[in-house]
Amino acid sequence: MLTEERRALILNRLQSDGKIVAAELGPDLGVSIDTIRRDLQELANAGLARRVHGGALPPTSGALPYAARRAHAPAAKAAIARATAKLLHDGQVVLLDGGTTTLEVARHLAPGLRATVVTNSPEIASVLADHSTVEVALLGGLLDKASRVVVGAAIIEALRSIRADVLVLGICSIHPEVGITVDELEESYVKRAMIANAAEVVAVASADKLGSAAQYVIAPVSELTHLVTDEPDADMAPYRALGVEVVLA
Amino acid sequence: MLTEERRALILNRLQSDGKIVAAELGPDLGVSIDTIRRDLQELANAGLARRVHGGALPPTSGALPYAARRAHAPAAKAAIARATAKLLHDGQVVLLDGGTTTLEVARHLAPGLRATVVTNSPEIASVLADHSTVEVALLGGLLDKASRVVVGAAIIEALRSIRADVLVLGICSIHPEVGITVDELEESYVKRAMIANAAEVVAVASADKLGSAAQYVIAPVSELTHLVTDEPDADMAPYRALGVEVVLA
DNA sequence: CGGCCTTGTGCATGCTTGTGCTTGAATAGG
DNA sequence: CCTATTCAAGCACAAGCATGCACAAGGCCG
Repeated sequence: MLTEERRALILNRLQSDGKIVAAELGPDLGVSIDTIRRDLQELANAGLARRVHGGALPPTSGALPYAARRAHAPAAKAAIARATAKLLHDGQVVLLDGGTTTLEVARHLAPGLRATVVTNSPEIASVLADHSTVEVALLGGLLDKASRVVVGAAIIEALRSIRADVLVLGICSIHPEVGITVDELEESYVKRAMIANAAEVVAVASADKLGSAAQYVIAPVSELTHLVTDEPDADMAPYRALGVEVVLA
Repeated sequence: MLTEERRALILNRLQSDGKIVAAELGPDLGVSIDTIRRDLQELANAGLARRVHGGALPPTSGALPYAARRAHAPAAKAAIARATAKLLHDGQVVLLDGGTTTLEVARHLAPGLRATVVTNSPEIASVLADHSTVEVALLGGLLDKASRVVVGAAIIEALRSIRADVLVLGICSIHPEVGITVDELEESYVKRAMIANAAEVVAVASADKLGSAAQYVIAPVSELTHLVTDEPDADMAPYRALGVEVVLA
């Protein structure tokens, strides 16, 4: 069996089982456990798996319950949110995507900002109801309970009539070659429609999202105008090479 | 089973049961109680659970703002909400108006209720995202910051395409002769459109709303099919005379 | 063809992590 | 105040890990 072939099999198995246990996969594929470990290491580097003690799990934290994602790396998210808020100006129409990091962006908007915020997240709308100067518009449709954003045909239709100056896009997984990906189909439609209707696209991604990939591709990285992240030492050159302005929080 | 996997299971269980008892979870997952304890410790460190003697509880739900209004007569609102929830059944399309009392209704929906809830309140949508069996649809439009509901032309248009089995209507002021009134124009349009598109109309009103009137008239009391309230000794005869079924919480 | 390099693999080596057990302290409830 | 749980800390063992090394297979170039 060829190496690449074996790795493809591991990925298949990861997707069907939802997990990989290194010890039981070795004998199964006829190689030593060390080789499996090296494979998992490679797949983790490519963002296709998340390495844990004893094996590997799917790369996205999207499968986790909502509360878990919200509590994940709160300091990093706040820093990213502050940096992102500085990119928004008076008079703009801001399309604010749902997600735990973008929720922080909503919390950190400049107090006197006079902008119109359009969002698909009920929680962001709740937060911005306390902001005295921004206009808030909520996009309607079906609520996806896992990601807590509005999806479905209605919102795609509603997005058609909106031309936003800037989109703040929450990122599940981003990879220089694969592009921006999510692990749910409906969400991918919504994010794609948002990108299509915004002049600038600012992606917010905590460091653990960088270099990972999920099932559904939304767009290539080159569609972004800005990428706000908190990784101090990651190699951001591949993103810059694609024309993205990288902002370190 | 991988460690991370086990912790995810514990989180799921915490969310579904509302609590974790360490002693009964150990044998269930096939590990010792010490391991469960360590897991709970980790989850508590991550802010995903609150450690208590004997197990764990969900982390303190973030106290949302405008607690002032919500703190107003909470016991009465909860009682009204429970009584209202009993009027809703599987298979119905429920139009759930925004408001502090209707928010309590959302909180008190029967856990296994299989209904579709359509709402104009982002906060109600947030609450129902945690309900496992109801479908949630959010009506889009401009957000009114004072009342925290969606208003405007867009929602009136969206309501046109909805035929609800039952509307749960939040009441600001209700008077047997003047009818149902609110003090904001935009809100009145929305409530009127909701009433027009629902087969049954259940109004929820704490006792202090009874017999008062505000600036903008929405509809006569006779449009209601039910009125849920908590006043034990008020004279409800005028409402009954208008064909409204009065439910005392 | 032969030498050399690269690549992939398996194995041996300490080292780290996760787990169960024991012990003594802390806590809840009568 | 007393008793039964529950907890925290420490210990020991097993599983998992990174690292370095050796060997085999294949490719490249002179």
